[in-house]
Amino acid sequence: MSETVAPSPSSPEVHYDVHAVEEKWLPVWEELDPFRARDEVVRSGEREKRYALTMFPYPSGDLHMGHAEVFAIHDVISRYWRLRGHEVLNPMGWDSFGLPAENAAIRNDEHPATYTYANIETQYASMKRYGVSFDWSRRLHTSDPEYYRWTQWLFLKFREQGLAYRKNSPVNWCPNDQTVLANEQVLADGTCERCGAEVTKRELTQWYFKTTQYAQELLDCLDDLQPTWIDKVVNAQRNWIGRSEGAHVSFAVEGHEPLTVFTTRPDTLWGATFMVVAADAKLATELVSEEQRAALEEYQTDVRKASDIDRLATDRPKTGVFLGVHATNPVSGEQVPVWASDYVLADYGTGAIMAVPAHDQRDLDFARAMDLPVRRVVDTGEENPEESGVATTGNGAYVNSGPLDGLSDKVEGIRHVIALLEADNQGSGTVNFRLRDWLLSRQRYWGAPIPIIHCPVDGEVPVPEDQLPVELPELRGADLKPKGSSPLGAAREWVEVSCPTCGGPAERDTDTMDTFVDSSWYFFRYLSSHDATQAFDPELAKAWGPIDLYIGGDEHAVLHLLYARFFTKVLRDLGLIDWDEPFSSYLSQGKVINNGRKMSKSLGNGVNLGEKLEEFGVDAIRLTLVFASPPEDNIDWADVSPAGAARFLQRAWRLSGDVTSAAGTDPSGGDVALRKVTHKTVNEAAQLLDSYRFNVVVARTMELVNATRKAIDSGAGPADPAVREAAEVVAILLSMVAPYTAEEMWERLGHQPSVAQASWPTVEPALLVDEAVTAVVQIQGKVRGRLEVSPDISEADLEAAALADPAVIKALEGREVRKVVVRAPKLVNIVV
RNA sequence: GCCCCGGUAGCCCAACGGCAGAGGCGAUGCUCUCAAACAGCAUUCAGUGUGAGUUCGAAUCUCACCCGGGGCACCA
Repeated sequence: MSETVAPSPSSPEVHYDVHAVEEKWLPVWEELDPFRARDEVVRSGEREKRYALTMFPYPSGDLHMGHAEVFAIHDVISRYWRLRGHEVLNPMGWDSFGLPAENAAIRNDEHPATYTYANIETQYASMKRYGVSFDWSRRLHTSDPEYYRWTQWLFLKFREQGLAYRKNSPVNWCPNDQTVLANEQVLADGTCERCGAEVTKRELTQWYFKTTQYAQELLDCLDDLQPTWIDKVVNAQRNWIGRSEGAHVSFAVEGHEPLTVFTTRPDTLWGATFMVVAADAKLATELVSEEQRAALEEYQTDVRKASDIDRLATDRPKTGVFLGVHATNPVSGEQVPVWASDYVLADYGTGAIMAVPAHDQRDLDFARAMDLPVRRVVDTGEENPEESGVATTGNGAYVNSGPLDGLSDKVEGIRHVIALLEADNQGSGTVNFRLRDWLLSRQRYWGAPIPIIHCPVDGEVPVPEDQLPVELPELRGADLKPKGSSPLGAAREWVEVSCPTCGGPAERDTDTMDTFVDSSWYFFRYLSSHDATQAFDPELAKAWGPIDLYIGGDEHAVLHLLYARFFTKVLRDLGLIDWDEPFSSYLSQGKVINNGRKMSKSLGNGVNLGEKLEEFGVDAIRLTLVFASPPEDNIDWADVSPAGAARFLQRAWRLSGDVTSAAGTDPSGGDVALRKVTHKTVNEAAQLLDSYRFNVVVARTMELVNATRKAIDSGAGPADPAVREAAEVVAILLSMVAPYTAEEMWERLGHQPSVAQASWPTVEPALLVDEAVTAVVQIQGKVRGRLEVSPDISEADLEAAALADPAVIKALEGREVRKVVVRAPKLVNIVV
């Protein structure tokens, strides 16, 4: 029971009991079921579709303040669209595969499903009480065999297209979780994004999705998304994809294949005084001379000892070893030594570079450390890098550069050299991406098994589609302990199968898929949650897609959002959908923090959602979170006032009890001043909602409540039809944020439930126009007077009126008017 | 180092290039009360991070810098 809003026994009409109201309306909504999305209504074109989506949660414990915020924001937009007469698809489900359940299972000696599905039920009950307008008939869980059957099916489709493949390479390994990680799951400081352990490297054969095949398109489409996506997410994705233009250049090496490098500065080719290959790349081992082999191996041992964290320090001294071979510069014929170093990365470009110390700081540092020559080929007018130790990267006159001498523009120089190389077949212009292929194998249990059988005769054999899903074997407790290889390997009776092709003995793949695979396509499954014959119905995808608004946390700015975009493009190329991007607009909600800090157990500053709901009620918490700030900003719990929100809701509710006119009363004869406020509020609210400025909508609603209160107490009076009209608009506006209070108001105003089935109020344009507006008269841009004028006054009349205003005349005394700027009907600026 | 976003009252936040303040929180005073809580009424506080520029006019556009947040980073 709330202390702040408890019903006062002496004045029962002043308060309502928030919890009693919650109990009252939940079963009514259950009965009316107003939120079910109707496929047929959209397919027939009867109503325009809207697909509202919020990132589905991982079922760890109960909902917290962050969920409360995102659901509150999400519900405003989906309820708004419904009021506007759209057919709204608003589904919810659970991203229910993943490590926490597995770790809990080991701890408690149980099956991961126990933890998972118990938490799902807890969260489900909380979401219901929270009053979010989800269409529960489409509910899904990614850990259900009916779901992961189609995850596996998609994997096989990807593989058929050559987009899923296996390769052996050094991969990120989390020693704590005992599994490999995608690049995206390793933080910038070299630690695991899940558990914080320092990530190491391992050489393993793993499954990959060929995300790089779509790198250019993933980048290009960002231009179209820019206006409707939040800037920082677009920026993060651009950086992550990391396109750079340059050239491949081949250097001949005696007794070997030519050494090809990627460079963004082919125009500095004449300044290449040595080559460097990545010390940990196969290339280094292949190239090294017999005399230098021992030295290289010693160096490689040293490099392996250095952790990723050491390697990330960009200012540490350069190290390396000479490989005992030389390469031939394709344009000058010059012989340059080939070195190995750990400052060159094995998995970017070709794993080898041409070093131009005069014009690249890293190469210069290396040249100085190893006493290698520095040759300036671009004279930028700055000090010679050989003396200064500072590489120059700007434009300048080319020197010592053969055909480039005489040029002085970088773009032109690069174009010239590429043409030269292409003519001689010694290189070509190319584009390189920072984005790598997506490593999807995981050596853990609680995920979708990779539907491949390894046969000694037939190699990798896909599990036939009619045998999907490949269900997880029953493992629990200690069976799941991380041991460096997949726990599935221990389930021998599950692993050992006969080959679908030859019938001979074979083994299942024992890895499971990264859970990001599950969440890359769930928004398609919502269209056909219960379809046992296909992943989703392409006709429904056509009808409902793409998603009109996606809301989520920006911790997924690169991971999930990029993967989901990749999946969408592949599904398009498979012919299953006909659009290119899954999310027409994207909004990332801020975090809920407390006292300037992230809420955490260790800081002891957590705010418990359940307690706050108990104390203030669902509506007040929703209102608090929507009103606190623009949706993308962080909310500091210390700055908000749920008690203030509760107070406002009570004040709004009281309006509905004060109205004395009958439901259905024609408002046209009502108080014009109040009617204008009402209609302007509706008009502006629509614009604000269309641009997701929910906090301002709440402020406008508060203004309308204040104006209505004033009209009742000291204006038109409670019987005026305008008061009823205003109170009804308040109920409808509030229904998006505070559905319980709004429902209660709607009923007290004499309407049938539910207010969720009401329509957006019609704005009368005549009421948006004022009879008189205040025109401001400025002198030199400073306000010197005000005039009440008609809104359609002519510029000439307004100018005359302004110059005739006594205050203006006084202010202008003794000064010469040089110019008058008139912006009817709002402003006159007199320049003297 | 490169790339994005932001900086408005004590606080959270509004403001088509045109009156800096819509709303809320807080504080203060008053009303109600035996008193308090609740509620109601009223008052309070900035010239928009800094410096230039464009303009009749800049919180708003441009540039530079400062501060804060985020992304990328030995990526050639």
